[in-house]
Amino acid sequence: MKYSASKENHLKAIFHLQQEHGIVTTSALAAALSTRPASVTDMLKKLKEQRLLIYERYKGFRLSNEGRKAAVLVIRKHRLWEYFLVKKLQFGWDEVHEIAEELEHISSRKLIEKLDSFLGFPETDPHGDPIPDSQGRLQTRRMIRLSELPLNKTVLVSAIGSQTPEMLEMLNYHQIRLGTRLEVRKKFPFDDSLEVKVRNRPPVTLSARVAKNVLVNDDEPAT
Amino acid sequence: MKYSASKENHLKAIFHLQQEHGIVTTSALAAALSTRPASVTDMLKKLKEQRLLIYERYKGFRLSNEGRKAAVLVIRKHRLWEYFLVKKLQFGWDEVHEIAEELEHISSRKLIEKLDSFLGFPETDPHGDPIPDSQGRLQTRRMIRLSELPLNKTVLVSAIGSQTPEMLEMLNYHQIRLGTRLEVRKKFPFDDSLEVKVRNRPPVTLSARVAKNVLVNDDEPAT
DNA sequence: ATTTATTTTTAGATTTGTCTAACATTTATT
DNA sequence: AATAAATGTTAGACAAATCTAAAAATAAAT
Repeated sequence: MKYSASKENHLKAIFHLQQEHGIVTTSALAAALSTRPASVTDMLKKLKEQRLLIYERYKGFRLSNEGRKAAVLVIRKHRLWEYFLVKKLQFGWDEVHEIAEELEHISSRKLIEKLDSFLGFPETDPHGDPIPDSQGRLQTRRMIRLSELPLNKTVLVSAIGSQTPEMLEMLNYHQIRLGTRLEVRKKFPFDDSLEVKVRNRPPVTLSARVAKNVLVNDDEPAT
Repeated sequence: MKYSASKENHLKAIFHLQQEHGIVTTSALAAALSTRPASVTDMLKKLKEQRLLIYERYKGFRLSNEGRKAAVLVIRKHRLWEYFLVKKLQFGWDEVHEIAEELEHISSRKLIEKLDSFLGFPETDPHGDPIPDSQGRLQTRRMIRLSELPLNKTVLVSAIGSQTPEMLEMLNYHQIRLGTRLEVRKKFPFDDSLEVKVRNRPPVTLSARVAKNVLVNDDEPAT
């Protein structure tokens, strides 16, 4: 089945929101897509028609099996292209999101399988997010937000939650990237900012907003 | 400037038709795009609005400078992606056209320049067509159709005119590809078919239709 | 040079995806 | 429980890209 770019964007966004909140609301989706609630409702009807969505009006919604499959495929394409852009074309990890937003809608199945093979079947994209395999299996990993990490516990950065270029550029500036080993030295309850220490470098202070979007795991080497 | 996929397709098709006939007609363009003359007229108005086209109603049309620049950029993107698909992803040269038709509409300028560099600045695509450089310069080469080649003159296949998968698959079957050295042994005036000889292989007969679409040049090695 | 045929354009409709403004429903507040 | 606030949906409009059918302009044929 082939879906329009707009439909794919909706499916993908629903999938991501679902991961966090289980059920998705019209306005949350509208916010995620920078569109209007009315437009979302219109699209929901079409997705329901095509049986990609479990949806009853005024009651929130979630993806059907079909819908989840389609969403995961889009995510697979997005992350493979990001990997390609960073590892083969030498883009910075903070520059690739927008381009991958376009590339993810290229439809050829064969293209994706060959790209995957060309890239050596990578397991995560340049932001540390896992790449679904060709069967749509998406491995989940136990990670916590940096903001929730106890003091003085050493961990590795394993994914970045929100991928605005601004935030990625900022992390880049502080030399915090995937696989960086760090620990939290101090928490400031006033504004929930925290001081982070990376080996051999002066400590840096991160806002609560940033700390919530840096995901870390328990000391196993990042692939 | 960024144009819709449909506009880019129109510009590209006009460019190709112009190469052959100088001036382009509504119905020729409609045929080339598998659309209707009425739809073409609609689009022509928009392209004229944007100053991409020199056009007065009922009088045929051709690209403006702006329009030619835009068309050449699309062609550049198309051919670079084709090269990528064949040389990096191991697609057969007869499978890539459709996929490249989608990829050519990805808009990032930086992506194309980096792709070009990654590929080593190739000069021709897998069908032997020249790839415009980043300034939009398109080198033209003196080639003739196989159908017009005198008997017993040895030449190299340097481009394929029409790229229907069917024809490419057929040439593939006869092991005729870019750079293949061959000569015409015999011409049959009855149906204008001709017998072609490749070194170390039994002669094959090609129809006039095919021979018109195989372009050859004068014995210089194809890059 | 008329008439006929072909080509091109216009007029009006359709589809997809979006919007605003008004209305409906649900949730929160007193 | 009644009312207010927030959230969600419908109705109607619009832009882009296409279509069919009818009209207009050009080209071809007698």
